[in-house]
This record gives sequence, structure tokens and C-alpha cells, in this order.
Amino acid sequence: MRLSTKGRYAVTAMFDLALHEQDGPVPLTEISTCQTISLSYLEQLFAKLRKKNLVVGVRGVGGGYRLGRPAREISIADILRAVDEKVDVSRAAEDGDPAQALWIEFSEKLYAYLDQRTLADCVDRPYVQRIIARQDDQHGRGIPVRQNAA
Amino acid sequence: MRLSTKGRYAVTAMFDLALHEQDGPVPLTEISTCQTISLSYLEQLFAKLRKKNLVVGVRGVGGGYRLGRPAREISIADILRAVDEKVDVSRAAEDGDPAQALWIEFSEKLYAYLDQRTLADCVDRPYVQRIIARQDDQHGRGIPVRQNAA
DNA sequence: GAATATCCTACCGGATAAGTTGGTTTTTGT
DNA sequence: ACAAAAACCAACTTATCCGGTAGGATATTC
Repeated sequence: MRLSTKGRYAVTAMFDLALHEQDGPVPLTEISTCQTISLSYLEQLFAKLRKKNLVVGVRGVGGGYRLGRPAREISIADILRAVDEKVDVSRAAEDGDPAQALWIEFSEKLYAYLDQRTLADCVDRPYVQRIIARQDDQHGRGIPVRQNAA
Repeated sequence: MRLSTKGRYAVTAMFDLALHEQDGPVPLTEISTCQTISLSYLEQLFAKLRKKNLVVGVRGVGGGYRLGRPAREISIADILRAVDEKVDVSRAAEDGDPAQALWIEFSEKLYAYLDQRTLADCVDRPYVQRIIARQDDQHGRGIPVRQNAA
């Protein structure tokens, strides 16, 4: 189990996709400017997310990334595992050391917790929906934010 | 929020102290050999734990470290915060970016979860007590394990 | 005073996080 | 047809920091 800024980047980016699911694909340039992460670094993260089918890339003008499956079926743990990839579970399980056995047990509980928390129940909440509605008002209702219909 | 091998070391070491609470102070040399972590690195970790009053050092022969307060009052989050110290919460809280706001909310939930889990309820469980009892049998009942009564 | 331990400071090496550069390919709009 | 917008891709660089090392000083017990 690991949790670093890398994982945070990935999760917040996935939040972004989930929030704009109905607006069509989200380009990385937008996430990059919006959250001040370098575009290329985002590309690397999304390469990993794509390999695990957590996102789908859409090429060309008006393209971007969409969620690979419904937000309800993507857990936070899924995202962290995709970008961290160094799970290296236990390997000290049968050493008999009680303290390490306890750690393993604990970290399994933590993962179980993170596997329960999906993108959907982070996003589908009235308070969040209100923020989105407010943003949509600013950008003009009905017109998707990132359509470059200048 | 961060979670690395550093945090794991700290937590397992604290598990060790909690397990041997009644045997008097636990010297770092024992944890070092038992879990194959370098002594000096452990010393650095315990310096941080001591600053946060999570442990108390006892100098001299027969010395070592004891828990700074009852295991029931030490949460896993306490330990992680002590050694990570780079909490740097949010600082993007009012940027208005919904995705980052969601992250902050999520990480707070995670911390709340980790604050609920104390050393005590990791250790005080029949299965663990059985392991300890077995170890005590091997080393001779009544005689503390780490007393160098050769 | 020898041994055991905490305590303290400075430094090192390697992994990896984070970012950069410089492309190519695919698609859309004009 | 062409330009622009995007995903895709790979190699490289930089900075951080984890984990460890070295070498002590101080306190306590036997």
C-alpha cells in the first residue's frame, strides 16, 4: 500500500472525468491547466490508467479521455493500484513476527475500505452537484464547457 | 496524506511496543534484528515518534522505548502523521476546483477512518494473544523475552 | 569503567516522483 | 488539402526523499 502525490494526481484527475462524464471526453490540457500538473506527466499517468481500462482515450480534435466503465464500478483503490503498481503484498506473511502479521492484516482492512469507496459515491452528492450547476451557469447552460464553439 | 514503507516501519514498530507493553521497555536493537530494519533508521523514526509523545525513551542498560500513552489512545493516523509530517493539507481548498475539493473531502474521510483504528484494537484480539502466549512459552514463562538474563 | 542503550548530526546512494523535450499519429474544421 | 487539437509515445533530466551509514555524545546499569 502506498499513497503519494502521484496517487492524488490520479484520483483528482479521475474525479474530473467523473464530474464531466456527460460533457464528452475531457482533454488532458484542461486538467493540466486547471490543476497545474504538467501535461506530459498527466499523459504518463493516463497511459497507466488506460492500460488498466480505467479510462478510454479519444483522439483528434474534440477528443480527450472518458471513464473506462461506470463511475460506480471504479474504486479509489483501483486508481491507486493502477498508478502505483508496486503492490508487492506482504512477503513477510509467514515470518511469524506478530507485528508484521498485524500490519498485513491492517493494510488489508485499509484496502477493503478503499475498495468500497467508488468514484460514484464521491461525486454523486447534492453538494457537488450544486457546484457543477453553478459552473455550468457561468459557462452557459446546455453548452458543454469544453466544446471549443467559440 | 502519504503512506510509504516509512509509515509501515513506524506502525509495525509501534505494534511491537504495544505487544510487549507489560515486559518493560523494548530496545531498538531487538526491533532492528527482528524486522531487519537498520538501527540508525529506526532511531530516526523514533526521534519523531518521541517528539510527538507517542513513545518514551528509557536510557541505559535494560532501557528501550515504551508507549507514550495507553495503546487505546494511539491511532494509526497518529503514527503516520508523526513520521510523515508533510501533511500540507489542501492549500487548494478554495481554488474552487471541484475535483480537488473532492480529494480533500476524501482524504479527510480516510484520516477519520485511520483515526478510529487504535493500536489497542489491532493488538487486543484473541488470535494475537495466542501468538504471544506461544512465544512466551518458547522463551520461558514469566521471564520477559528481552531481559538478557543469560 | 565496561557494556548497553538512547540520543544526535551529518552525510551518502539509489529509487522514483515529477517534469521536459520532441516527436508521431489520429481526427476535426475550414 | 491543410492546420489545429488532441492522444500517443519514448527518451531524458531534475529534484526529492527514502532508507541507510558513520561516528559520535550522553545516560544508566552492573
